[in-house]
Amino acid sequence: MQEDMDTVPQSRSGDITLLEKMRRQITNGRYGPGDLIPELTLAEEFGVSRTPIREALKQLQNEGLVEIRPRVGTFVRQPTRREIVELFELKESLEGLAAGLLARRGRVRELETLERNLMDSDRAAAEGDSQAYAELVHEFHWTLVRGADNRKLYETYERLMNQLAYHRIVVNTVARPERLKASDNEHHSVVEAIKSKDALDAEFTMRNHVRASSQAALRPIDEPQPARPGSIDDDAQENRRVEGGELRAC
Amino acid sequence: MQEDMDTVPQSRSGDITLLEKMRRQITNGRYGPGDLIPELTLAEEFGVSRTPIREALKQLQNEGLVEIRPRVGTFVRQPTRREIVELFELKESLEGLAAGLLARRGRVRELETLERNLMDSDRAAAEGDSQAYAELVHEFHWTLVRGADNRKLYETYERLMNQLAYHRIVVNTVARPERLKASDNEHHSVVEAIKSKDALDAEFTMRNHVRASSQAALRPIDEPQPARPGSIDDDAQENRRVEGGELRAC
DNA sequence: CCATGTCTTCTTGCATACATGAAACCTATG
DNA sequence: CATAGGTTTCATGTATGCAAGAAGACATGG
Repeated sequence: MQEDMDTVPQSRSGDITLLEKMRRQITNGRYGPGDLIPELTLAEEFGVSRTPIREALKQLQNEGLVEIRPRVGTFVRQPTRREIVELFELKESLEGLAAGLLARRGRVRELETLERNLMDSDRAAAEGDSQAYAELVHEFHWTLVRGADNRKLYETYERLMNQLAYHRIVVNTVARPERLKASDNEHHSVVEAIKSKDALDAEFTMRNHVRASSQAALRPIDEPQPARPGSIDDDAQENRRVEGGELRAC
Repeated sequence: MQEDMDTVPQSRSGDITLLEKMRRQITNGRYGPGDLIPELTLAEEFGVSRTPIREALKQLQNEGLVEIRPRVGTFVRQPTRREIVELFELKESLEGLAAGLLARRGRVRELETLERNLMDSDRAAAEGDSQAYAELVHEFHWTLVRGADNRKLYETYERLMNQLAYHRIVVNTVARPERLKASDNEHHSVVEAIKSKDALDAEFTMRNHVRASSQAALRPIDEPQPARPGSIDDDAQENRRVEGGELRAC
């Protein structure tokens, strides 16, 4: 869904499948944050040698998903709270840039995709189908970034989202109804601004949306909601689990 | 100069030297764009095996400096003109973000570094020492990005600059005097906006500066200047050399 | 019971050997 | 002379072996 722009970004070697599988293993699979991932285990699991595993792990390292402690091992890395804030700041800037660029492009295919997405999102919002809505949010943002027609931006965004482990966030996302509604409205505003071809307006509307969404995602960490009193009081510490399941984004 | 923020970004293995050396070999060294880089050659040159060389090459690939054609070889990659434009768009956005963040931080160490830089730049500009000025431009931008106090932004910026092969640009940069002067003035405006703690103003002042600088850098490609009529007429084609020596940035 | 020093084990880091595939080259033929 | 086919060469992709280092366990002495 995010591998094909028009042609393949780079003619990477055939391990693209392996790398993707390993990514899944780490983000969704049974490897949780802090866990050690022995190369040999993965190697015999995927039926290959340690060499390609090592290469993939190195790539995952500089994507920020794992941490390789030399001579010790490779561990699943959980972004610190600070890193998440930093990534959201970047996300806001990049998606703002994307919205502006898309607005400048005029009526392109991606814009129509966004409009269709809006209709589907309205329906999902009306029905309160937060699962479907989460999927549509995903598609909305990726479509927008793709529509910017800037491959370097796209790659940077991809890397960013991988680091955020956005999958983990989105999958566990069952947004609160009021935020869902607000999100839907904001999406409408964004598309409206893009359609009006006002690049600056589009950029800032998007940035406001991303900021709101990020803050909504971070809030459960900042101040545990009364409805869910449980067990979140020890942030402040770095390298502490940020309880990804609590993150929402839309 | 750009490896140390406070602590080392990631405890990478000891090949950081090797990787850096290879980067130099490619950006400065005897490997020009399009050249094949046999792993074995590098291996025996650095006195190591092919394995660490391969790892470094893979990293250089996803930094965009080389292209690995599977089963064929690793080639020095020259960014296409389009990619350079894309990278400059990103650069503008990222440095704008950095300026805004720095403005919000108030009076920090980096701000004083910028002010000192301004004084030195004024002197270099007055003396017409474009070489020294180029160095100071370099420091100016890196200091600003570092001053944003956002490590993810810093890493993204670093990756971006590596892809741009900014070294190649800056080293060969002997900016035209009028652009040098304009650049110096813009730097002043930027620092002024940052000091006034107006984040939005700082962001846009910076963005305007980066845009101006980028356009100045791209102009020699767009329209060969009458003073240097030579040999630049075949852009439009992708994968064509962009004649990095012609790029200026300030 | 606690602390300290040693040892074992596990994991990575690097080197090397071999297989595979692609590109270039050489030759033979129309 | 040009072209098609086959062969050779070269560079990568992968597997495996070996060594070095770190973390934890265990035993021993205070």
